[in-house]
Amino acid sequence: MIKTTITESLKKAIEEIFKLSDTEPSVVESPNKQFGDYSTQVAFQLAKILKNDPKKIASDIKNALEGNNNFEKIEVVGGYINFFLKNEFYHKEIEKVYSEGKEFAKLKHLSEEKILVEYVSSNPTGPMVIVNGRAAALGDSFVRILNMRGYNAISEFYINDGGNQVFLLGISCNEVYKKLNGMPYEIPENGYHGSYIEDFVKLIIGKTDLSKMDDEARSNYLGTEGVKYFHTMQIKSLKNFNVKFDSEIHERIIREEGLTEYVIETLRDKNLLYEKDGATFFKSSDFGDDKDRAIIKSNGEYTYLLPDAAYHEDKIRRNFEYLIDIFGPDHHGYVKRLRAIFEALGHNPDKLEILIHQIVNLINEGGKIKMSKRKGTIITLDDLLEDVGKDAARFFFVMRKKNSHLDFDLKLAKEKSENNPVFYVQYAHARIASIIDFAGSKGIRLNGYVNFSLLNEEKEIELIKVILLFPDILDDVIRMREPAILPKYLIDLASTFHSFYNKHRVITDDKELSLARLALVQCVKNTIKVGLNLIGVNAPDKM
RNA sequence: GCCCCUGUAGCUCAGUGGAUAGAGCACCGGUUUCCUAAACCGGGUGCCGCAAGUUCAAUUCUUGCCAGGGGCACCA
Repeated sequence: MIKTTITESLKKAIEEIFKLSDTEPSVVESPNKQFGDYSTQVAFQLAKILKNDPKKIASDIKNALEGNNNFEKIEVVGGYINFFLKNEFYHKEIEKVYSEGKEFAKLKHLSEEKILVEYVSSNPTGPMVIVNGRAAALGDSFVRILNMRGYNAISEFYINDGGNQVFLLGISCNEVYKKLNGMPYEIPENGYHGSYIEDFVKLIIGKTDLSKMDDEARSNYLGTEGVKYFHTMQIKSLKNFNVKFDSEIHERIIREEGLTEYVIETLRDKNLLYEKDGATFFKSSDFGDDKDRAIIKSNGEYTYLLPDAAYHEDKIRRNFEYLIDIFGPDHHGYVKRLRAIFEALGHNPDKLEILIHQIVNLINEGGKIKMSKRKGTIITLDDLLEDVGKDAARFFFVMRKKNSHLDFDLKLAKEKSENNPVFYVQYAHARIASIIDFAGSKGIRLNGYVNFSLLNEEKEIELIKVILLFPDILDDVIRMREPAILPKYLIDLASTFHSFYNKHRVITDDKELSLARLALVQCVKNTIKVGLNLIGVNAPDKM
């Protein structure tokens, strides 16, 4: 919010002096205190356009801004312009933050554009695994932050319950059924081998008599029931992970509504399909894909792409104007063909954004834990939650940028120590709660006028600055599509608070000062709480 | 072979065109008659993987190479 204020002043000054209306001066926090609070190197950019010395340009801008009473002083060093803000400016700003409470970073109706964010969408053929947790944490946090900043975003889970996977699940379950009944059995190579299959079949056997069904009927039954069972299990895991979806869509329904046929007909009308070796291919290479892709196999079944195209068609028909898909790294090769078919259906490909996050390695005692879903050696999201807890898991999953390979250190996540950033941030919150309690016991309560102009200590001004950054941080998350920026900020905020706390007492004999400091830490507390909640982490009052 | 991601301090990572490249951990030392010591304060570290190019300015952008990880289906 401060940067915007300075940027606006700069733009006005530049327009007045140089008659340039389309410059976007970038304002940054000064790397060093000697360079003030904020700086801009706009003079370097203008030097080129104006063919003039950056130092001259910088001092012209400085002169034009001298009348602005937010600034204590403005310095020109080299071509840089450094802004030193008055404490009164910070006092005014923190007063606004304080009066708005937990809503201070909330924007209403910035954009009416309807955004749909799809993530996880794992096959309902087994439990949630670790990498799903990363997608879930990223997606859920991102949607919360979008809505916090005035965007109109909805989260959605797509259930692949219409295709070959269900069939394979049924066959696999049926073979396991035979195994449990002492009959000869053979689970197909590409089927499901995890021990969770056996758990499910045992459960069904306890409820339903499967013995009178033939293999086909039993497979179908187990496939259908299995999908329901595993989907319910997945949603429950996600709920324990503090992830909830605004909407769930079934592939089965998309197919029943005839949208797959619509896709085929539309592409055929546009002459974008052809037959080869008995299969039907979509000319995705016309839209930038490396090669054409099959959408109907030679046995008549659809490949994954076709119903998924239908699903994206459905999103548009439900009047979503901007689509974001969050995929795991194993789907990156799929991006081009999905965008291709989306465009072929007549939609603007710029309205479909696909974010890819990278893998998760579980690290324990310094070593990687290897997993394979096919072989059934998996660690589930439930296992992880039971081991390290929801808060640590949520924090760790968004702590790294989505493009980095996340090494999830199980030992660290469980540590209740300074090494563990989740505890560090939560501790700041609990500490403030405790201060507020203590103040109450001394009869000091926030319920009226607060004189913020008493806050002039270096640590106090620092803390105000960091609080004021919060809305900018949320906007950075959105602009960069990078939730990781938020946990990093919260660590900074907690650190700045702890530093302040150790230097200054909040509650002293000076009642007016105590109230001002109490209001300040109340703002910190609100910011931490709101920030943690945006990444699905609790902010306890006691630890 | 092709595609994607990554390479920054001993370790884990910030830093997506600007000033002297930053945190945390680890290591050493200090701080509690006082609101939570799960905290704070001080101490030093870098061929920013390598090499060219673009730029007034490159850790940041481009290209090539090297190293690690992941993916290349009529699976999803």
